Amino acid sequence: MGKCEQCIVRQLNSLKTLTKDELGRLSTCKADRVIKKGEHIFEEGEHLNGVYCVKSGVCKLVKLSPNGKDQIVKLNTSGDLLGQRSTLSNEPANLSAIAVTDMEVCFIPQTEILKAVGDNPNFTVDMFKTLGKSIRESDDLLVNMSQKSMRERLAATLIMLKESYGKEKDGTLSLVLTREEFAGIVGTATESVIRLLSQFNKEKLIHIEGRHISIVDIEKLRRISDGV
Amino acid sequence: MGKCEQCIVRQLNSLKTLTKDELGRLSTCKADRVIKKGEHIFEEGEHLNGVYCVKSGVCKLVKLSPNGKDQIVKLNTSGDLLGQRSTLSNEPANLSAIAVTDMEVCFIPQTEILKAVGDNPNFTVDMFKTLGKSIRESDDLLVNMSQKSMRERLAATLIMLKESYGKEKDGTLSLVLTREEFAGIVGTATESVIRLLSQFNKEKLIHIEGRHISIVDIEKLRRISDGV
DNA sequence: AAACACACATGATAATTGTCATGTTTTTAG
DNA sequence: CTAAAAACATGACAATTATCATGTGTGTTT
Repeated sequence: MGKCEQCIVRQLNSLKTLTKDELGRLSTCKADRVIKKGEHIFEEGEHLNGVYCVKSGVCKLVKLSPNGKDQIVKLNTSGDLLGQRSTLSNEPANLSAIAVTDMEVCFIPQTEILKAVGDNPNFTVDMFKTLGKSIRESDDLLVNMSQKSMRERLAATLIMLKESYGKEKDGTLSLVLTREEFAGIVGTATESVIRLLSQFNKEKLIHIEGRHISIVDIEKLRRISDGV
Repeated sequence: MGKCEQCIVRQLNSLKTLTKDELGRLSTCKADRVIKKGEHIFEEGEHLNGVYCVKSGVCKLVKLSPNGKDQIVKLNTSGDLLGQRSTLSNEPANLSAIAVTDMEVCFIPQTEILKAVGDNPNFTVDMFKTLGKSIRESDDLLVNMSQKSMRERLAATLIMLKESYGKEKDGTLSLVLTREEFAGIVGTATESVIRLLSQFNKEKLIHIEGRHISIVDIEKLRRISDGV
């Protein structure tokens, strides 16, 4: 059970604005949790009563669909705070959070967050910025989803994976997703993703080795994603 | 130039949490503005330096596309605050706001908003709630856009228009949109909207008289929008 | 190591949606 | 009131995407 004061991850989110005293109190009341790939962190409709600070690993925020076509709204990783919206506006979660890789997270109770909002104007301002960023990203994503073709969206997704999560020594994308997860991100059927990926492979834009994909021609992918 | 203290619209948004003193100061520094149908209130990329409180009329928040296929992200009406996100996080607007009907709006400078955030915790909390609601709505919309068919989305849009803006004495929807605007909301080509609307008309779900549409069978529309 | 589940792959076909062309009607501006 | 512009409408066709069926690989569990 590490101390928040020494946690590097904190520098990546609004918690960086907290004072030493505030961090000290946080250290005593936070709860560490290890989550295995595939496990649910929380589910749609649940009252969270706090936020999860992601120390390591990646999770997906998903709207589960009765027909199995789950839509992935967002991927979260080290430094991200999960459940900010619900905690600040005191509403149930509207999305489920599921681990895509093994994860370590810290749970911070709602009371602490609300206290920080009351006491520390810097924290409040930073929260506004984070929420604002979230809205802007959602709007942009909405426009992309409704104006771009599958091919364009899949190209954009591959680029995003490279830029957000990087690649391994062998050149393959570090974040490994199933075809079904790709389908959940771009909002299509798994078969369509499979076809489009192997088409990209044939066009020498990417190289596929099972679930491990490396990007060969990122410039061309960028042009595709921009609809040129 | 009315006074904020007596403005009913204020009760509909975060300004309802302001004290008498704060409202008094607002009255002296706000700027009234009349906007004609089709006029731009602000544009993507612009620095707003404040929020617009909508007194009357309706506007659309749009992402303009070079090919003319503009995506309508949101409709705003009486009581809504435009530019909240940009003002609070001090970023340029990511969407353009265009009047769909004639409007009256009040411009409130950013300094006043930030002062209220610093002085009045109730205002801050309400702002968090509003931003949170905005994120939730964006996420829901995203899922709808990527999982529903055009037919389902158009049905949902018609229901939304009825529920949010009501109908005239003759039964037609109060908010009159062009087919192009419908297309911008559901994210499709204008021709597709025209075809789907006249199909709904044939199926006796709606009644079309030029731009004036009345809903005949809302239950059936609801079932369509739910994908049943 | 065998068996089982799951992910990946591909073909055939249907359904949906987009595009282009063209004509009519309605609105708006002078 | 009339001319021009914008919005509406429809047909024909192409492109995209979904669905269903079926088979192969891959990894996981016992």
